[in-house]
Amino acid sequence: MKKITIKDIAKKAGVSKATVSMVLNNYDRIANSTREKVLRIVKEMHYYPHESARMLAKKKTEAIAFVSARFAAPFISNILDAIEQRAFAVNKYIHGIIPFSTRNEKEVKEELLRRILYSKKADSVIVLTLKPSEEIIKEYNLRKMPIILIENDMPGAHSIRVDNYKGAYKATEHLITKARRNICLICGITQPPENMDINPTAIERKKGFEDAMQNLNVHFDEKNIEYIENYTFDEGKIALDNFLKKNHGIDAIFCAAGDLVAMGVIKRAQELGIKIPDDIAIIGYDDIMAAKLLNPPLSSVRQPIEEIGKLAFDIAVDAMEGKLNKEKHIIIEPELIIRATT
Amino acid sequence: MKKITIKDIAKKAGVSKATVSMVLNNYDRIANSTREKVLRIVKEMHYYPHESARMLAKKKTEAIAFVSARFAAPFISNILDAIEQRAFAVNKYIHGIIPFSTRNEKEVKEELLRRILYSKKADSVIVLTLKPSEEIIKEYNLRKMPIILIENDMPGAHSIRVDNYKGAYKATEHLITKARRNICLICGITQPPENMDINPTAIERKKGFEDAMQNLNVHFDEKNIEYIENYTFDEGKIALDNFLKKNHGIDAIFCAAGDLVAMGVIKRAQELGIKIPDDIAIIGYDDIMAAKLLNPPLSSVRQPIEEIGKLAFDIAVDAMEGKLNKEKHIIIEPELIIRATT
DNA sequence: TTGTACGCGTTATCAT
DNA sequence: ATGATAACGCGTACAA
Repeated sequence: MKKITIKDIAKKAGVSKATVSMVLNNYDRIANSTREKVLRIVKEMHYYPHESARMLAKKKTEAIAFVSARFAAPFISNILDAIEQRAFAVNKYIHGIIPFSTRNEKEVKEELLRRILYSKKADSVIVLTLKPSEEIIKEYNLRKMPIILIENDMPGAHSIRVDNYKGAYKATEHLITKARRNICLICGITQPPENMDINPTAIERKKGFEDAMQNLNVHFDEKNIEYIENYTFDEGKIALDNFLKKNHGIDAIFCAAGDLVAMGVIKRAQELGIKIPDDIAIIGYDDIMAAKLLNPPLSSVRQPIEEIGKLAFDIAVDAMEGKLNKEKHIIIEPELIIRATT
Repeated sequence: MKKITIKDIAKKAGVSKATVSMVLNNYDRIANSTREKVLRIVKEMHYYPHESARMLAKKKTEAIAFVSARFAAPFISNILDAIEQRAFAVNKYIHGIIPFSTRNEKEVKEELLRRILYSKKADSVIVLTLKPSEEIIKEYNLRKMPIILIENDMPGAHSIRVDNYKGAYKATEHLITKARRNICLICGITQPPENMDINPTAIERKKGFEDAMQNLNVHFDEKNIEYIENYTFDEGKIALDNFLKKNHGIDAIFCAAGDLVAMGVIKRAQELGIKIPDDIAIIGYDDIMAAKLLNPPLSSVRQPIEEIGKLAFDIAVDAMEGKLNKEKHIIIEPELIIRATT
């Protein structure tokens, strides 16, 4: 079956292509009678403009690219969901948010960001957690393509971050006020190998932990820290075992590597008959949905996901509309959610 | 900064646009010397073909649309992830899987499916859980646009389903072999109001439950069933309360409405001092990640997500390449995962 | 309100 | 064998 084009509509309506186009783009210079006739025929014939042709002609895609490591991670898909929710709320860019994933490959990330830019796959891009190279940022700037970073902060890009330092500081402080004095930290690798992206998040949280400990005069050293790589449940179990091996009398763990890892710690603790929070207090990070459903419910540092998504979307839109005269760099405070594990 | 087009490359390389295009599309009619020269310049100048122009000229998008209710639901994003994983594995349609969400609105769904079809946003579409109208299927067939349904089965579309009937049957049977005789079912609404999509999944699971009960001569009636609407944790808590109100001596619950709801049941049971599985056995559905992390770990019916994703992708690709001479209708067996709650 | 050039690749046809 | 020329795909937007 032949595709129906604007030409078919024009012919059937007895007007020109231009008129049809103008009707469809809500120009006000069209007489109401013709407008109605055109719209009727458009409906009747199931005419939808060819999107590629439209983008080519308009030099716009009406799309926002969303780049992250993968689709399935809860934090990521929740951010994406929040962004889209905002889109529906303000009725802009509906179905115009295009998620891309890099599968954690640096090469894929760079290549993808270039393709989005040069192949014109979108009019702006929101990048979650991943950090683009400075070179890429330069290229985006040259082409005046807005780029919004979540969880990173670079000159040349807008940014939205939750204050990881403060989140970690608060969590640690909380443990100390609970009279814990032998506190351990689990966090992501702060010095990753060459081929991996660095993770500023882990570095900031570690700093927050260390500063809180120091400022409040609680002793700690390197054996109070375990680094994990993949943020998995099983790493949590192993981390606890490691702590117990090298460190006697620990009474609290701040799992800055996220709630899932914290869940592994809890699981292992229960297997070993360690009481939570009596023997060891635990606080996680992210406040994932499962956190409050656990037994006991997990204390955690909450990331304000809705707000992040809303801000990212709004900044993207404003930037595309040229309403932003200078770079936005927003920092949001995380919130401490205290439950039964501390 | 001006966009670099194929013309710029052609000029710089001293060849025609056509030649550049042919190089980029791996035609073999190009001498190696010119090919290399062109490729070098393409790299040097960061040239990437304008995607819209390309799609317009090729009459192809090289994209697969993925349509579901929302991005954030674990089951959904895991399926999406599995599809993309397959794409990377076979190195086809990389970054070419475009997720769209309908936010559970029937209107949005229909409109979206039409837009994908008529605006040529993709070359095939995979629809998860949602059921298109027959009218839409007809329109897809007319335009020879492949459509693959997951969790639904309609003539005119390819389909992949896990056997909900059998999954429910197995789960119920399992409870009966565990000597339970007062078994309750929690499932999605089987007779939804007009504006909502019907959910065949719920209907099939209910049937599986009922048949297992009947075939194995276990008494039950309507008060053994609770219907929930939104598949939330809290509905699980409420469902248990309702059962306890109207039904004395229940000793098992099959929560066909998913693990999250089952988690609510467990939570409420623990609040009430009910022992699991001693007093009441519980089995969920989906085997979400959290299921095995619970205390006690939850028995569940596992959906083979990886396999579903792989199949959906492969069918989409084969269909687009014209390798499918007839409709595929695949049914996969779910697997019973027995843990500590039964 | 219309005619038409334009956006940017692709591909069929033609030339060497 | 290689490569060039030109028509084409489908809307948009400006001059008339």
